[in-house]
Amino acid sequence: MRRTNFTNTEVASSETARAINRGVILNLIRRRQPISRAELARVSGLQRSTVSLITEQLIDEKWVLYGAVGRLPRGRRPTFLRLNDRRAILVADVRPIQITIAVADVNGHFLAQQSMPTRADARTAVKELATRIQKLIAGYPNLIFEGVGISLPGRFDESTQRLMFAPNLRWGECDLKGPIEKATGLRVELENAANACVLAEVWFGQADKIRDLVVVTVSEGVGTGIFANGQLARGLNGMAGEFGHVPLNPDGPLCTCGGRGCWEVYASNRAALRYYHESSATKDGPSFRDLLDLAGTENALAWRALEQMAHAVGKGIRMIVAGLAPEEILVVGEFTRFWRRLGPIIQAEIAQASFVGKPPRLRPSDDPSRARLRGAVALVLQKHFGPTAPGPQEREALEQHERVTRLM
Amino acid sequence: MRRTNFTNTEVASSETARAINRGVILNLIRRRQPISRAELARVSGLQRSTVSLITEQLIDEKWVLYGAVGRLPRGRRPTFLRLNDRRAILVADVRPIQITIAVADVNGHFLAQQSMPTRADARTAVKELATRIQKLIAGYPNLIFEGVGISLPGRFDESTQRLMFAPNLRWGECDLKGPIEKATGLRVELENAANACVLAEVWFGQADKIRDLVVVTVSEGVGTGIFANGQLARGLNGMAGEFGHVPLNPDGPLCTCGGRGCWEVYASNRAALRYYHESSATKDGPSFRDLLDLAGTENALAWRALEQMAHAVGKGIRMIVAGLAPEEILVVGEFTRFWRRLGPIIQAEIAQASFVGKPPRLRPSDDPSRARLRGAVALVLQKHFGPTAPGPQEREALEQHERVTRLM
DNA sequence: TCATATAGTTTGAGTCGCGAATTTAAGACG
DNA sequence: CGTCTTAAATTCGCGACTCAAACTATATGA
Repeated sequence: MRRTNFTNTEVASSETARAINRGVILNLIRRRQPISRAELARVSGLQRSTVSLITEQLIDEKWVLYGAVGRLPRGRRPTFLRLNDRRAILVADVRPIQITIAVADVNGHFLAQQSMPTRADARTAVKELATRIQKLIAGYPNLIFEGVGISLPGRFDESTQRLMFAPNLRWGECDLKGPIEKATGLRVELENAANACVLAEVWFGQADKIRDLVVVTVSEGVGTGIFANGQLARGLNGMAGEFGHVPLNPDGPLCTCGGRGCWEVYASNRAALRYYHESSATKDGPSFRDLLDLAGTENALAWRALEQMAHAVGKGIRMIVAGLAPEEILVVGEFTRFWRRLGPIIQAEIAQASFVGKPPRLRPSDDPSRARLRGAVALVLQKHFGPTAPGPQEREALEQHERVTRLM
Repeated sequence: MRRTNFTNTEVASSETARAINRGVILNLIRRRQPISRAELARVSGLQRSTVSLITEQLIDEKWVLYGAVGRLPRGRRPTFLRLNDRRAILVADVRPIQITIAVADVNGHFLAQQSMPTRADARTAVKELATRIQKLIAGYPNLIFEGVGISLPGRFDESTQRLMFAPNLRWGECDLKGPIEKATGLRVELENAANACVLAEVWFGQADKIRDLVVVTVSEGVGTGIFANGQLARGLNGMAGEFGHVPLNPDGPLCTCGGRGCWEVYASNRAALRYYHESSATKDGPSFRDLLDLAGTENALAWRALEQMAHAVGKGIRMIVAGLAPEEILVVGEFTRFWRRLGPIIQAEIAQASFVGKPPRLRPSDDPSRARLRGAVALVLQKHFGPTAPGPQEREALEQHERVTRLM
C-alpha cells in the first residue's frame, strides 16, 4: 500500500510554487469576487502572466467561472472571475435535540435546509441521517457536491475515525463517518461545533487575516475552539478546547463529564435554567428558549438567571484570556440575543485578566446555528481549497515552507 | 524606506522551493550531524544532485563545514558534513535573583558561563548586563556571533519592543533590547522563559517532530509556554501563557499580579515556602533551596509542603490538559529534583482531566537553568535557520505554503 | 485618427528539482 | 596487477515555475 518513500521530511519540488500561488489566487477570488485577473495580479503581487496561467488552470478545473465584463473610464474592459457556485457542499449540524442538514455553495450561501429530531439511539440516528442526506443530495442533480461537512457537539478522533467524546449527546462512541460516506460516496469531514464556528469565522468572516481567535459556544454545554497562529489547535485526539470541563469550583455540582464544578456547570443554558429554578421555586419549569422569552418580557427572575450565567461565562473566558491572549473572542449562543445587557457583564469579568496591553475584542455571533453550518462548509472547503492538484506528499512539503517562514 | 509593494498576500517565487529545501537540509544536518550528502538525500527524499547544490551553498555561506571522511564496507567514502561551530550565540537568562550569561555554539553547547546578581533598578541593571555581555563577547575574537538571545521572567511586546509584564522581576516596563543592541551591534531576541524552554525542547530535545507541547515552569512564579501545531503561541502582545494567573480560588491569597488565588499562589516555590512556614511555625525560614535540602534529609514538614505544592501544580496542569490537550507536558523547576515522589502526585491530578484517549506524557526537565539558556540559543537560531538568503517578503510566501498544506 | 490607458497574452530568460548518465574512490577477487 | 562491484558525488539535459518585457486587444477622448 505505502509508497517506498522513506522520506521523513517535507521538501519542495518545482510544482510547490504553483501549489502555493494557486491557493493564494483561489482564495483571493473567493474573498474579492468578482475580480479581474489584472486586479488579482495587483493584490497578489504576482505577474499578470502568472495570474493568467493559474486562473486558466482553475477554470479548467471548474473551480472558477468567467463572469461579467467590467467598465473602466479607459482601456480594455476586464473580465471578472468568480467561484463556480454550482460546486456545492452538504452540511449537517448535529445537536442533542435536533439535527439540521443543508445544501450550501462554495460561498457559504444556503440553497436548502431541513431539520429532524435527534434519535436517542446512535445506530438508528446515523442511519436516518445518512438517508436524509442522500435524499437531499438527490434533489440537486445539477450541483457538483464536493463533500459532506458535519458539526458535532463532541470530538472526532482522527486516529480512530470515530466520534469519541460527546457527553451532551447520548450516542456514546460511534462511527458517523463510515455510514455516511458509504451512503453518499462523498468524503465526510467531522468537527467539533466550536471548532466549526472558528472555521466559519476564519473563512466567511469579515476580517481578512485572523491569527488568534477563540470561539466560546454556550448552549447545552460550553465549548471552545482555539485558533492560534492561523491554525486550528486540535490537540491530541482532537480533544483541545474542553475548557468547559475545567473546574471553577472543586466542590461544585456534578457535571456530565463526571467532574465537579466545571465551568460548563455554571455557564451553560442548563445552568441558567438551574439558577432560574432555584430562585423561582417552580419545579418543572420552562426551556431555555422560554427563559429567554421571559427575559424579553422583563421578568426579573429570568434576568437574574441570565446575569448569573453571564458572570460565569466571563469568569471562564478570563481563564482563556490569561492563558491564550487571543486577539478576539467570539461568543456563540442563544443568550447573545441580549448582548447589549449581558455583554458588558462578560467584558467586566474579562477586564480582570488583562494584565497589560489591550484586552481582546469580545463579539457575539449573529446566528449560532448558521455559524455551525457555515463552519461545516469551511470544513469541506479547506480540504479542497488547499493545493488540489498536488498529491498528499506535495502538501507535506508546504508545511516546512510555512514553519520556516514563520520565523521572520 | 518601505518598498513600493502593495501585495497583501504571500506568494511563492521560483526561489521558494530552494528556500524550503535549504531549511530542510540545514536542519537535517543540525540534527543528524555528522552526515553525508548521500544520506541527506535518502532521509530528505531530495535527489543527490539537489542536495549537493544546496550543501555547496550552505558551505559557501559558512553555515556548514566538511568533516571527517567515513568508512563503508564497499564503495566511495562519504564526506561528512557538520554545522560550523565557530558560529556562536550569546545568551542570557534573566531571573529575579541572578542573571546568567553564556556563550554557546549553534549546537547548543556552552563554551563559557558566568552569573551576576540582579540589580533592583532597571536602568543600572540593563547597563551592567550590556557591558558584561560586551566583555564576554570580546573574549572570543575568533567566534562569529550571530546574535544575542535573552530569556525573561516576563513578556516582551513585539509592538513596543519593550519588556512589559514581569511581576516577579521588579524592573517595571523597560527597554532591554535597545541598550544591548547598541552595546554589541548584534540583533537581540527576547522571549519569556517558559517560551524559551519550549524552544529549547523543540530545537534541542530528543523528539524529532513535536507538534503540541506545553512547558510549565515553576520557580518564583508559574509560567507556561504553549507550542501548538508546531508553532509557539505568543498571543496578543506576546501575553499567551499566563495560566499562572488564572484564579483557582477566587477567595485565595493575594497574588503579585493583583488578583486573588491565582494558580501561581498555590504552586510556586514561594507557595511551598508558605506551606512550610504555616506548618512549622518558624517565622523567618529557609529559602526554597533550603527547603529542598530539608526534604533531602527526609524532613516530614518539608515533604508535606512540597507535596501540597505538587498537588497545586497538578490542578493547574489539569486545566491545560482539558483546554489544550497537548501530546506532552514538560515541567521545569527546581522541585523536579524529587520527581520520583512528586511526579506521581501531579500525574494523579491530571488523570482527572483526561476524558478520553491517552493522557499527555508528563516529563520533568533535566536542568531548568540550562533549558532556559538553550532556549535563548534557539531564539537566535530560529531567526537564522529559516530561509537566510531570501528577504522578508519571501518568507511571507512560505507561510501560505504551510497554511495550505496543513489542510491535508 | 491618434494618443493614452488598461486588460490580457506571448515569449525568452532565469531558477529549481528531477533523473539518468558519468565520474570518483574505495574494496574484493582472480 | 588489472578488473569487477559498490557507493558517493557530480554533470547535464529536461520540464515546471515565475518574472519581466514586449505585444495584442479594446476602450476613451481630443
